[in-house]
Amino acid sequence: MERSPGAALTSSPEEEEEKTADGHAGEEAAAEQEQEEEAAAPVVLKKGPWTTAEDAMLVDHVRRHGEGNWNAVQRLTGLLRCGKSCRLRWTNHLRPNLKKGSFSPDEELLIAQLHAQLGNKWARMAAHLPGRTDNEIKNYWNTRTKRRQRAGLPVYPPEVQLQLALAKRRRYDELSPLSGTAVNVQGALDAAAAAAGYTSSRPAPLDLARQLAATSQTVQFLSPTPFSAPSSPWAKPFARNAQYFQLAHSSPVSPSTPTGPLHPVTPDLSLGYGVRGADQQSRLAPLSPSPGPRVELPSNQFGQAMPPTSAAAAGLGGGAALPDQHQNAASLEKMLQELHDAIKVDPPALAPANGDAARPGGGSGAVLERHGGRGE
DNA sequence: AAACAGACCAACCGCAACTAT
DNA sequence: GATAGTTGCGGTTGGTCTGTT
Repeated sequence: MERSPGAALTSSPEEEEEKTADGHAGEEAAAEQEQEEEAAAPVVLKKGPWTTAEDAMLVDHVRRHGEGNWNAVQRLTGLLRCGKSCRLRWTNHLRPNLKKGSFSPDEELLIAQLHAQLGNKWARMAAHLPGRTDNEIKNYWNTRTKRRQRAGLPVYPPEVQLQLALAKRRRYDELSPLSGTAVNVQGALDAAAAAAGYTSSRPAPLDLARQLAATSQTVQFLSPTPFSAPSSPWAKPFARNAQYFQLAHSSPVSPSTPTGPLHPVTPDLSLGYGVRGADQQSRLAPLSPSPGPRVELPSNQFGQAMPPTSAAAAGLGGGAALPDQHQNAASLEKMLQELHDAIKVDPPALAPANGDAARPGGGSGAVLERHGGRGE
């Protein structure tokens, strides 16, 4: 956190500066008078939406004194707003280089990835999205999640679900040297399929690898420099008012499920990920770390293919086969195999130690997570 | 055109961490 | 070490906008 040293200092030096910084004698007098009045009667601070005049006062204050010491704003400018309100207004609306408008597909993908990795750590997520605020990201995620959950759709895109599963598997491998010794392959696959929401009547997810590769484009997952990721056609159907998953699923990965912060995904996970068209995306079941009830999905789920024209129109690239699709098919098939293994093992030792697991419905993992979480 | 529902957004609140005294 | 003040974070709420019936 970028806490400025000495932020908690008293404001007296600044008040002195304020008195000599400009020629706003009237304002100073007013401020002083308000100070005196404050001693006599508590100032009633204003709430609600900010006016342009208030914004101007705050901007002017920051220009002269810099960010921080927000509680001094009311003292120095006479602005009838508490420090918290000033800080919020500045960080969310007034500070320079803020990016306004809806999220780009790249940003939406990144948010999903970051959320999968960090959980509801909006401020940390915002650090990866220049010009975006934690509040903005939070609002976006909450509304989007609410919408998808209401529709019974998985919260995370397939790419992110895959990454979660692989990361879990990787983590497990680190902890258990025996984990690599798969015994019953068929049983493992069945378990994986079940965990992923597949049933025996549905195609094995391994088949998906080939389908994935057919329209694959590489997305580097959680790259150290997030914006280096190529433009993601994936996120397109993720955008507002788009139908991204066509079919409902019973066990969406909730952002506030007891899974808590998901297992860290290491930056070296630079596997090429197939970015699929909506038809293919709909075939991937969510990989909930704590799988919900198993539900038979409609059989047409695997038969519906988005027409190439539709895919192309949606920016999905589904209409054109890429030259490296065979290579991608191989790597993706391997990846899917890993996925199966990952799902099949879910060691209790991997349960978050911060108590999130004991909070069904989640919502406020913040308290426990925050312990030791500061100063990053 | 009116009513309604859902989406979106800004702002508030409570809590916890951090720093200075 | 205790305390007070400040800051930041995450959850929640309420108002407004927009699309649908």
